[in-house]
Amino acid sequence: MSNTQKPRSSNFIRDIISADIAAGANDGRVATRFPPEPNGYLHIGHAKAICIDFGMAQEFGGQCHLRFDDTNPAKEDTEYVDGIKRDVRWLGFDWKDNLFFASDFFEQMYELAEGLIRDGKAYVCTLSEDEFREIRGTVTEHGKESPGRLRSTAENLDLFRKMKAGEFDDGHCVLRARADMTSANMKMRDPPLYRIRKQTHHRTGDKWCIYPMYDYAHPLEDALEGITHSLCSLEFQDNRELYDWVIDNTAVTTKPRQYEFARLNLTYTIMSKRKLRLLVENGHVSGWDDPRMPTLCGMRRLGIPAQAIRAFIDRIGVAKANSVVDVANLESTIRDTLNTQAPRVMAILDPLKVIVDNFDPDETDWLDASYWPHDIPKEGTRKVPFTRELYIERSDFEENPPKGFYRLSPGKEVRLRYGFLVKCTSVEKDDNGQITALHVTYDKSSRSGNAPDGRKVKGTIHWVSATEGLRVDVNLYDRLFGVEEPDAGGDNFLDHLNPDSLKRIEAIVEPSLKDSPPESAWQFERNGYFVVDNSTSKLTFNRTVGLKDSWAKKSEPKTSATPKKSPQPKSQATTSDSDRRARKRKGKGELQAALHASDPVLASRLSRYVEECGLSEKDATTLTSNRGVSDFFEAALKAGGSPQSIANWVANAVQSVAKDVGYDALRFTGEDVSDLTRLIDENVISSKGAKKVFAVMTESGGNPKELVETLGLAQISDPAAIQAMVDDVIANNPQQTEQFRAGNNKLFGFFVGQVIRASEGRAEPTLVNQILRKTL
RNA sequence: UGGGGCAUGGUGUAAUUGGCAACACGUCGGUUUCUGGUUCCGAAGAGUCUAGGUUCGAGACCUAGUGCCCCAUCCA
Repeated sequence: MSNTQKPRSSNFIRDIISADIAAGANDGRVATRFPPEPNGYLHIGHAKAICIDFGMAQEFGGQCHLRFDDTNPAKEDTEYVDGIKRDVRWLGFDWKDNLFFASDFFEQMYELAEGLIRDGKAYVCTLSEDEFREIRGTVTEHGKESPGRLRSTAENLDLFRKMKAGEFDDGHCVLRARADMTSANMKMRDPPLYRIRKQTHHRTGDKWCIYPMYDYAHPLEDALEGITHSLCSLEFQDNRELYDWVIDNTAVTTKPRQYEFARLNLTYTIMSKRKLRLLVENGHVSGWDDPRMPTLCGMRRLGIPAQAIRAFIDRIGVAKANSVVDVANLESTIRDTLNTQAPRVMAILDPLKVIVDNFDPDETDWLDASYWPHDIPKEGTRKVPFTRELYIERSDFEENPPKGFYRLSPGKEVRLRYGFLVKCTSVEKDDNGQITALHVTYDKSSRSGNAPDGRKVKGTIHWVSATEGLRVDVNLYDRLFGVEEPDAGGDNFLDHLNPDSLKRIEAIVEPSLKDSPPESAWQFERNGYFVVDNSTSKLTFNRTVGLKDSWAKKSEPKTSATPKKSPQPKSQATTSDSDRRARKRKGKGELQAALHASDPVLASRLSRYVEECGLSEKDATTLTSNRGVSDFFEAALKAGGSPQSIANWVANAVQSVAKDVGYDALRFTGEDVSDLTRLIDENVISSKGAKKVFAVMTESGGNPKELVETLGLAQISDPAAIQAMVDDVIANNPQQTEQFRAGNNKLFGFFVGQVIRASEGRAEPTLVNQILRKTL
């Protein structure tokens, strides 16, 4: 799998893992996990997670565990466990012997919880749900502490053991983490770790009556299994702080890390488990495996190859932005993989009878027909029977052909694929003027498709013998919803159901298809890809996806089957909306004004910076936005140098690193920055060189002047030396040089970059620009 | 009102970590073809949410703003 890798584009998770390996984290080991709760069926959204979890492990020579997160006995069932295993396997992934259940760890989790209590990190809270909700606070107000926090360790331990022993009813009490009721992160406000649930668990039976919560169980499962990278979706970002809390405060020895990526959304599709369930329960579909469902078992019945799903997931990438992928993308990968995998056969979905007047009614001519077109390097043929009465597709005949129509019409000739050239001689109609049959004559000498006289026939159409053809059921599936984002409007998604998402028809197919096995995929030529349904004994074909049809697009562009998205202004709020927000929000600007009003020191510095140092009001405001920057700037100023230069460096570079570590933890002082700016202003180093020096100062501190020495970063301002580098770069990049001279001015930046890189950042940029412009 | 995230062609992702905004889907041409499929070639389409700033050079760094998503289940 790895040697066929195309130069694949990167993603942040891949970057993190390879950086970890490079740094020797976890001894270079990579372990991931796919952790479904066994309470429903897997859908294409899970396929993304599966491909990422298993794919990353595979790519880095690690392992991916399949783990059932069964911490809530009320919802879970073994039925789902089997379905999920089957689907993951079908998708093409193997967890080897790494099959786990959260319930495998209940005993250890319990022990660790007792440890937490002993360490004073957890307590039993007997507040009712409503009472706790009351004191928990809101997103904007701190919470208050539960009286349970005051209980002694011994008492907590005793209560917890009683919980375990079943001495309390459901909901009587709960074990909580002693975290932080004042945290801005609601997840950290003493979250429950264990609750009482007197229910039979699908694996542990009645052994337990307390069950761990997700936020407690999940990190422990990861740690206990030795997971290194715990990948999940975006909505768990707030939970990460708690995840780390659990890892740090329990006696586990490994430290798994959680990373979050965006879920998959698809146009014309809903992904919510709840809503999918509703479709099943209300009978809008036949079940979880209805081929219109985005479930893996549904997609499998629709005939989508697992390989196509994997290719699709690979194609859409991994990122943190919420987005909606166009299903056309999926359809493209389906056609792409089926193109080389599905043998070609002929089937008529909407029959129109054709009588070959000059063909012997008693004869059957068995013609050779290849299963594969010329461009697919596969062998194999079958025989198709040619008889006097045939069917062709109704849409392949036009009595009054529009321009560009090169199928059959009166007096015109077409090729019957793998058969003969035929010419339409007359049309039969019923009383309503409906065409009931066509009469044609065939050119006996054109057997297998070409006329000996070499005349060209543009049109080729497919056909099936009326007498030898097989009548089969065909399900013509279309997208379940008629709008791009059925999920957008909350619960009215049922209003958007596409009434034509399933058309059940009888079709006539060539007899070779008689014994085609369930799940075998075929291309019905000029129609689409079809799969033999695996749920009925009668031969039934499901349409997986149609072929691209550029004729349909050309001939009736207005009634296109795929509605176009109405161009919508992207994220434009209404004026009233933004007005309201503007009024409500107290911007940082206002907050700063308030700060200056309450801190006279900052206020006076601000005016001094403007008046004495000549800084812009904006710069001055930035440099007095808090005591941290301001004190730092003061110190730098005191050490001397150009106030504007220092201001620029403090406001940009210094602020950038201080944002991460804080002003107290900086490895350099204001004086150092003052020195650094002086080196720049005196042309000792280039600004690029200064950035290098600054990077080292940030990392390990040090005096700028000495660093310039030791790093050898003194600026090169000797025109001759720069000229040499310029000549070198031009010589080494003949192609770019040619392009630039041909007028691609954008390449100038490329050349500057090359020269500066060649000088390791030491060349004086203005000089480089001058010389480069002249030389080029 | 607090916190956590996100913002690049119509859509989904990239961008050597500050140096030619690229790839795929879709769209439109042409080519190939016994499938109006496939193949191949080509084109159009964004100057990176806005406004300032730093820099020789900003999609990337700084400041301020805007928009969207997530968080107050004893669900996961």
